[in-house]
Amino acid sequence: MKLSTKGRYGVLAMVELALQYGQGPISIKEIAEKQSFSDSYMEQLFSALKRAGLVKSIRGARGGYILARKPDQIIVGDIIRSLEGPIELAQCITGSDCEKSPECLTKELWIDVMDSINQVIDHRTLQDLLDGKEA
Amino acid sequence: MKLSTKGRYGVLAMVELALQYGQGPISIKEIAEKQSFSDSYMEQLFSALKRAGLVKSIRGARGGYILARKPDQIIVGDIIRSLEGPIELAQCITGSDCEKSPECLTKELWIDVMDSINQVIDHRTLQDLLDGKEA
DNA sequence: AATAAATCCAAGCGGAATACTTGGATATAG
DNA sequence: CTATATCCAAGTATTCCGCTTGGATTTATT
Repeated sequence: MKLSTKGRYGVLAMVELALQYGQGPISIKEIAEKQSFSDSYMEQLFSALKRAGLVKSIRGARGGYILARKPDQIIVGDIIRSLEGPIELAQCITGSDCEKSPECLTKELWIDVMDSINQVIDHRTLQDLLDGKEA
Repeated sequence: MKLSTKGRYGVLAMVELALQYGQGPISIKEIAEKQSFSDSYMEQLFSALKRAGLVKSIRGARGGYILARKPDQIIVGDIIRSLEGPIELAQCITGSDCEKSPECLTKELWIDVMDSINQVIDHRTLQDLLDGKEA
């Protein structure tokens, strides 16, 4: 079980924005260079982050992105879900026909796993990451 | 973030074995039919489960698979990891070059998520699933 | 006004991984 | 000796991931 690059790159990119919070917009190019990501790929991630209301964009020359709120107001879980989609280990959880069997004995398990993941990522803000703080 | 079919099918198949524990071997065909899985695909999963020491096989006619131990002695986490590989959300965790940046501020996060997943799946046995018991 | 630097947007595309199939060889109950 | 099973190694089709391409639009700077 692995997270896609979207989630990993996304959180790292947001950390970069957090590190320079209050110092004006940062361009995708800057972030991509610092982390050696593809900048055209990063564009797509920021598009999703913007749609989720986590960043604001400033267009034109000298433009770039800034965090939509202070780093301690941005939940890591929101970043991850906006890029990866919901944490859903099996369609079990939302779907009606639980893995084709009505009396599915594993549903509870997947829900518990999902809850525990959300528990971790929803109790941590960007500021916490900067501080190296445990939840 | 999603589990592959291996993990999901695998746990369900093991639940089937647990439900009929002590009543002799069950063939792949039986399980595959009950859950409407492909039986040739299931073969591969059971091969991995056997390698992990979670099931025993009886070859030949009237053969099949049985749990290697009592249902309360089989950890769900072992089933999942034997099929999915280790729960490693980013190479961060084991790899040396943490996402290309030495001072990676996200490493702790991924480790905490991983730990919380393992916490859930390692504190639950097949018997717990049968009982519908929370961990 | 012109230019350069940036976001925006939609589509395409190659490679890898997933989910599954195929074709056998071997073992064993009846 | 035959049917039923596990065993095993490839092959394959499809999907998804990670990334590229080709623009259009916006805006600071000169």
